[in-house]
Amino acid sequence: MAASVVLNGGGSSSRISEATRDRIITAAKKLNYRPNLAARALVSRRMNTLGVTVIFDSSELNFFFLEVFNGILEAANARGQNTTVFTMAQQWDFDRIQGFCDGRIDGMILIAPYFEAPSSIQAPLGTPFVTVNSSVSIPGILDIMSEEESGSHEIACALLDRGHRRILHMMGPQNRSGAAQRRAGFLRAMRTWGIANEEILETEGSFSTDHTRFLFNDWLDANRGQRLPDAILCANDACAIGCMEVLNSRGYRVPDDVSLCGFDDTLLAKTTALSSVRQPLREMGNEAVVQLLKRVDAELQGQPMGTENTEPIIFPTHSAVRSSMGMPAQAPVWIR
Amino acid sequence: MAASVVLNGGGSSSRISEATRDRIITAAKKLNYRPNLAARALVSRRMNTLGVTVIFDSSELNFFFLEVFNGILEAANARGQNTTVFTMAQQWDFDRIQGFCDGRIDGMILIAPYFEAPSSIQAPLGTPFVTVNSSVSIPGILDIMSEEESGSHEIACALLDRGHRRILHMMGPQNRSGAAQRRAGFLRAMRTWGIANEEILETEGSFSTDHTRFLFNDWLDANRGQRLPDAILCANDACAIGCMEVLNSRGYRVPDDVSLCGFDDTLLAKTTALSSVRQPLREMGNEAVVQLLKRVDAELQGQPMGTENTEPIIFPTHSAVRSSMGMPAQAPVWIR
DNA sequence: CTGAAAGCGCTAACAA
DNA sequence: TTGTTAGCGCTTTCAG
Repeated sequence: MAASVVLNGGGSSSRISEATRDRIITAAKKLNYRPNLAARALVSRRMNTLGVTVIFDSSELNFFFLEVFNGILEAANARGQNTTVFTMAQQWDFDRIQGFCDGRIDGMILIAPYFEAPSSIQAPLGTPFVTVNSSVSIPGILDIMSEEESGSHEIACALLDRGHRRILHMMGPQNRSGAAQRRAGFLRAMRTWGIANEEILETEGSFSTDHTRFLFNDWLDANRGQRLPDAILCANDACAIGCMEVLNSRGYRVPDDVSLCGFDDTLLAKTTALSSVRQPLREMGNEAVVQLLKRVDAELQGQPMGTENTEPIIFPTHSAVRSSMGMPAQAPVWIR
Repeated sequence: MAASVVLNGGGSSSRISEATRDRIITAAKKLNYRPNLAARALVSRRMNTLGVTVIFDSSELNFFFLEVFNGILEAANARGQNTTVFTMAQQWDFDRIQGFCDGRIDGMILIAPYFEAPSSIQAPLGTPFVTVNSSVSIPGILDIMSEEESGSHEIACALLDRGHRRILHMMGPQNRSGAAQRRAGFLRAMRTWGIANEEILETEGSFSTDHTRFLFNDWLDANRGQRLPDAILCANDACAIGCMEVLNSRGYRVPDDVSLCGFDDTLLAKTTALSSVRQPLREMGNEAVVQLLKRVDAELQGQPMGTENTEPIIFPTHSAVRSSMGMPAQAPVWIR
């Protein structure tokens, strides 16, 4: 029918006469016509929908994800794209992700995916992928990341600058995106300042507030009678909040007795005056959309530029020093 | 093809012989076959995708939405449904929302929609709708809400119980979902306790932290020389955070000089020890999915039960009193 | 048990 | 300027 042209297509508008055009439009209105996207997608091979896959731990709101997602929504919306969310329950399963590429999305963004063996996975054909803060670089897939190592280094130096020496790093899970980089930045700062290896304090932390609360309590119990660290550098903001709660409940004051730093500079950090390292998560979400659409368009025009040009895009980080960072305590504080 | 049956269809598995079945499966594997959802949806009229529409103010992370969305994701995922997010820039436009119902989703959830004239809008045919905290009841559409009026009443009573009398209500935008109910609950509590009308303090607030900061500063300036209220009851948590920042910056202490309450009991309230009223947002998100799918299934079986049975589902609220609520100040505190 | 054929709603190429 | 036709990838019905 000519109906297609007038109702949907951007086709040459001059093709149809005014008379029929009107006739069609009124008929459509009377019939309450709505174009069917599934049908259109079937032929045009374009859904105008982007996929986002994320590990979804339903127990706790994930600020990191939410902030990136906000950026994605913003950019996608501005370009007339929709966003559909796919969730993985516990761990990343590339096969399942590939199963999502069944014509309902034009491209996929993976948020902080963790894969052990980069060689075992391969970018699927036909559907472009982009990752944000991926644990490994995957052949053919562009990663968007930030300078986590140097951000961690920067905030550790801020602590050292103020005279802190006994700094405890509550490490994130070392197999998770970024945690290893944050640790590396911390260690580099400590070494630069000539802190002896045996003076460096590290313990297993977590990206979750609840879990950290548990782990940090244990650590304090295990170190009873020792001196409290001058400062604690946490895997992320949620972790820092957990530490803060434990410190408060044991009667220690932040920052008088101990300074505290988080990572990610989520809203949590701003509202609790927590020092943190800012990753421009929203901007990274924006960029993910921009890059992905570039690939989608290229793919559609038959130039699969997907596999080339996968140099990671790296955003800068900045430390935000707030009142949770003070000077070292004058008199020694003990763990009781 | 018989291929369809063995690869996709839940069709009778006995229909195809082992031999051909194997032959098809290996062929599919070699060809890297993936079923195309758009095509399948075209015939089955089922996308297994739910839509969520929300007003998206990109400037500030919306905790209310995020918590509901988390609930939606959780429930949808558990039922093999995907979720695609549609955003409205500034205000609700029902025509645009109807445009989203083009075969790409099976049903739609509207989060805190605001419509002036309920009569002017009509549930679209074919695509079931459910709203969460809608401003008005829309014929044919089920709303999921919570007892905001009584929650507000409850926390106001908690303040009055402790001896607070001069309570300021920072009202939310009265045209927005819930804000009017919160105000009504506050007023009912004040009247029940016999507070004279002219003693009741109310001023325009906002659901946004930034905007509240601005408005509250103005209010304080306008009331310089008067007594500071005993307590402030805010439109939501974000609003309360704004007030807290202003109070801190002016040298007032919470709760010694003034008690402070929020609404929604988001993570923000928990981490800042802010008293608040808990709406079970996550559960409400769950329920939205459950109800919506019920309607989708009914619709598919040709029993459009959408227009009947639209009694709203109302969740209970509970006040959470934390350290931001104290006793009234002993000596009068003045606004300076 | 298997193959052929029709059709979901749309677009695109071509013929009238 | 219009109408016709084929086909996107799939499911379903009906013959073989």
